[in-house]
Amino acid sequence: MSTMTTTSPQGRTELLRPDGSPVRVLVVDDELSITELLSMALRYEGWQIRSAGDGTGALQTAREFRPDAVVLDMMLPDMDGLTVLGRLRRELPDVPVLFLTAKDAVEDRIAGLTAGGDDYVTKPFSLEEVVARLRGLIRRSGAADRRSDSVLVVGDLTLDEDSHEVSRAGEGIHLTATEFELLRFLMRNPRRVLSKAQILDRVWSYDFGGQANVVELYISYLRRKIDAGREPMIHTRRGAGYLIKPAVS
Amino acid sequence: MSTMTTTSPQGRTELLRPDGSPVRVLVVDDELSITELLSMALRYEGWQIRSAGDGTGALQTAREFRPDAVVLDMMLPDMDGLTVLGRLRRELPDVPVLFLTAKDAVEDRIAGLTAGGDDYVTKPFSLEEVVARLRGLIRRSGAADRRSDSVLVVGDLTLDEDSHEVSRAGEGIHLTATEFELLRFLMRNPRRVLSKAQILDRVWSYDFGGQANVVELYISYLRRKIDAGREPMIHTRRGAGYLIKPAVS
DNA sequence: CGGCAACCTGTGATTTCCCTGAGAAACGCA
DNA sequence: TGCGTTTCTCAGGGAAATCACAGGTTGCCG
Repeated sequence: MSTMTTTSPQGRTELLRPDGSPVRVLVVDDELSITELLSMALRYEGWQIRSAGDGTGALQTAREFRPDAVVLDMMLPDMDGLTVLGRLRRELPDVPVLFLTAKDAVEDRIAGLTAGGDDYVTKPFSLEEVVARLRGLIRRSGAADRRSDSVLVVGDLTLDEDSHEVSRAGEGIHLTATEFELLRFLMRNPRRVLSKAQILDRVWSYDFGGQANVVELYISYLRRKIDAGREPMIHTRRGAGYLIKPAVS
Repeated sequence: MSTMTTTSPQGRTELLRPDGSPVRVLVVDDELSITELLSMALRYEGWQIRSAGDGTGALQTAREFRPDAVVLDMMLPDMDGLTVLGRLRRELPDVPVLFLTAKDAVEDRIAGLTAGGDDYVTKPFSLEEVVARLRGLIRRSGAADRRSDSVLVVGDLTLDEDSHEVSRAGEGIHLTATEFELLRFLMRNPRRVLSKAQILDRVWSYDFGGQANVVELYISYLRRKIDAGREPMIHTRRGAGYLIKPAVS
């Protein structure tokens, strides 16, 4: 299954299948709150979503829904994640799978699985992370030359989603994991005011219960690394949120 | 559900469904004064409104009314806002929801809500804010390429609701939150006299108890930023109110 | 032309929101 | 285990926004 991308007026790119229909994703998890959260977020990406609560349901849905990617929790009530994966593969040999695992799961079992081009995230995850990895999987499973989209550009600032490299005006910048995800979210929505609540919901894990001012703190970190001594690209809209835009404008 | 826009003779744009019928919005709040206030304001937008006072009523009404958007108070007598949301989602998976929350409500109760494209406003709100956010939700839930109407234009003055950017004759202008909302209200009603009472009811929170001359004050601020040294666009109709119109005409 | 009502705007008090330093806790890696 | 890095809390400082107040200005009417 190959994919293409289109760009909306705002510069936000969306994944589409070759025939122009939306990408299809199957979400499998036994916790209803998780499937709902993921379904909501992925639908907002413009994708078509189905969900299942156990292995049997997953296989059944997969057969008739024919998804382009699957999000699969390793812990299911009726069968082991590996069993589901095996049977899924018999039905849909080429569909990439994004595994959801508990943080303390045996890492090497997962590591073996991802060798086939699949990927995984640990619970609790951030939606940015899930969406980014899914986009990566879908892109790579399709036309190979689509890799170039993995680079986001705003003004003289670039961010590579594959290599995690960030540079401004050609100069490389080192970011921590959280800084990177925050910047990616901003750059995927350039010239658009994003509220602190939106940023928190998207960049931080769904179980984060801390102070909302972490967002301010990380914006401050980003500014120090990206805007330091240069024309600022990250702007505060007091009472509304933050936005990023090219320096010149 | 996709939507389209038309422009009325007054230059006022309205949201419509593809078949030309008005947008439908369900308002859910246990305080009658709030549902009445909102119903009145939203009907004035040309939308079709139903309201409910509790979760049970909301679900019942939603089933037969099939709204395009829902305004939902988090505090309901019979069930928790999140419970209502869950059941609502099972009935109408794609309907966007605008939550009403108390200002001092624990932040984590709204965590995750904006991730799916939903949004929220805190009580006490201004009607401009509710209407603007609802329009945004409805626009985005429909055809994705409808984003471009987020820009209001009157003469050489433009206001972008997404980026919160305002410019006159190409020159960027910085506005505070209140100035922005006031200008948006004026620009959404060009060439139309708006009384101070109307402006106060619309742009300021419904519990505002201050002096009515804040409107004069903020009009004065706006003039300083928008009309300064140029042909004025904001005009006073003594004894009646204010209006905005293109400079030339 | 005088007087009044409506409107404009300078000043400053108060509040709200945002930024950032310091340090504690958690994490990751050798 | 130990050490450097990263994440996050807390709190103080500071800037911006909001608004009340009051004196000045404008336009209207008799």
